[in-house]
Amino acid sequence: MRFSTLFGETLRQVPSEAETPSHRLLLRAGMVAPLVAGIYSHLPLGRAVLRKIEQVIREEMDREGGQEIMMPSLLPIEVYQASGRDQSMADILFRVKDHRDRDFVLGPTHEEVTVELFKRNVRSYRDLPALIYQIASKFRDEPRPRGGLIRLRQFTMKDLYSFDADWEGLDVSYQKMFGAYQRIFDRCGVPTVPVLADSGAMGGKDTHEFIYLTDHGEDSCLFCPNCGYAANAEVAEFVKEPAHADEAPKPVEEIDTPGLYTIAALSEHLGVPESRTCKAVFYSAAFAAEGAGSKKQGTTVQPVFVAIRGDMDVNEAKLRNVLGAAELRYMEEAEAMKAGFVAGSASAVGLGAEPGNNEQGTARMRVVADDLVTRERNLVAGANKLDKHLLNVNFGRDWEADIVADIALAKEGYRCANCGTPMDLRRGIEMGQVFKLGTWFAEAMGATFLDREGKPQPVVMGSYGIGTERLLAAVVEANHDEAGIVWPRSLAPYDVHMVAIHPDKPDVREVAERLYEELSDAGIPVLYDDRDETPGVKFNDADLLGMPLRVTVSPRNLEKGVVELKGRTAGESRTAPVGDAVGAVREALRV
RNA sequence: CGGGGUGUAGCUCAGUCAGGCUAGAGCGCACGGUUCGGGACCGUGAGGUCGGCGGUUCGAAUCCGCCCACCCCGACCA
Repeated sequence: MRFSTLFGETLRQVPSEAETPSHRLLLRAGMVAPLVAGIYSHLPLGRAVLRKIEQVIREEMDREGGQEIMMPSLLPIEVYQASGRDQSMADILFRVKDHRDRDFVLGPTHEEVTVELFKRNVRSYRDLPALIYQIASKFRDEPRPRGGLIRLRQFTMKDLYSFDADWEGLDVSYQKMFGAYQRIFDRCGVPTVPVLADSGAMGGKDTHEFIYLTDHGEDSCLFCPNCGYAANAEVAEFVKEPAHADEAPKPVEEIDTPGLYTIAALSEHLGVPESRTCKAVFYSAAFAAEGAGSKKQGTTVQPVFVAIRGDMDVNEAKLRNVLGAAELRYMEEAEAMKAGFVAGSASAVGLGAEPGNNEQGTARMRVVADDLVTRERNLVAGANKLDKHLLNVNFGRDWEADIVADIALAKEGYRCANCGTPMDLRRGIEMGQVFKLGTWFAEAMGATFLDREGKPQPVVMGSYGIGTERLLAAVVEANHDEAGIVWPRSLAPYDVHMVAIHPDKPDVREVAERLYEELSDAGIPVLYDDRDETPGVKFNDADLLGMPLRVTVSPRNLEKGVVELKGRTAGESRTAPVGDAVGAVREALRV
């Protein structure tokens, strides 16, 4: 490719919208172009890298028995009603109508469509396992697109779906994908670490996310430096150490606490550690009215009172799971007051037995307690009266809960549940997720096969996704320096970036043109900078674009009968005789 | 959806607080010339609904109101 004809231009100044390194570099290099928030065009260089990424993914999927298909993006809403996800994914779905006013959605993910394919094409256990995948556009009306290509509203995803006859088969499929994912990220030069993740309200079994660790990641994960335990903060477990569990219960005492509405203020005023207090947090939980598969779904909304030790925070993912709620929303103070709570002095004391009602009177409030706060004795808790708190509150004697479970958020330094070692908290970007769905979709959508006994059984599914643009962004995040991108050899759009200094001089032009032709004939992809630009501009663009090998043809070199070769990250360049240039390039690329 | 920020030339920004002539700079772009091994220089030129609508005023990029877009932090995800 001649640089002079390459579509797209490199930028000296970065558009102000870009903050993360990958976003800045991809824009500066002219690889992608924004259209609106979270929606980008791929220009030739960006497209070239994405094709290579897709090819790596394809090879690893095929190697594990995946078969590539292509499903539509435009899907009738009925398909999503069948699984109930027209409701549970309502916020994210892009909806469109055809000219007859029929509803469609732009596919956000394709479990439903694959189940339809399964139903049409699979009858017997003899057809299993089946692994099908596509690499295709997904559409999600994300609340907040972010970080350039990190979170998009239209993006490309490799999504593979596994169908197995039983859970043992699913374990095998899952392991295959797990291994394939490790190889894919490895080949793309993006270090990732698998972590335990949240399976959500859909009740799947195991799920792992592959996380690329970076400070501007959007996920928080906990890592045990001793035993290797690794988990998304959403699910991370830890050792809960009671601080006051051994004390004998003392009588409750009401005290005045004017103006003390936070745990920190309360703890300071009373001179007790925050672990001596019981914190109250309010949520509004939405529940699907019927099980999945029901065509007519509504949601019921219920206020939730959460009690947790004062020094800890609520893990909303855990809370949602123990409640079985579809959605969870933190209640603002005013809203909590409206729901009958005394914000700042609330507690579960006296709440447990009483059927509370919210404004709509739709549902009874539920009390959820963290399983540590219930073990502590003689805590300070709200009195449910303004400016009053209670001393020596004890679970069981003074208050009850509907649910006692682990709903606490793991933090830096908390002890590993496996081995007791203090854990590290790191931020990261989720590169992909592997997910044991189980029989959820099969049951919701009636996808069965006949087993050896001729009895219908629900098929056991898994789903496995990788976002390719996000992976591209991570490749750049993980492989760049001050000057620009440093492509891994496997993904570079071109192997060689040939710079002609003074292409107007006949001898330079002649040698450069001939070398361009010879390299191309030798099957080596070359980007040939034939532009009438100053050397500085060309060298800087070469660094920015990041091809593995730079070849310089210049008057200075030609005087000595050589061309110059320099690896993108090499400190020094070396020379090779003009006549031997192709061989030298081959040699340099072989490493 | 909550919090914060920004909208002026293709890009980066000044000008807005204290309203006042044909709205500026650098980069980029076009043409001519001189240069050119690490983002050169001179000259000429093109390029603007000052995010939009409404209001105040003799007069609005500037003041007021509403709306929109984009970015960042949260809730959500590949």
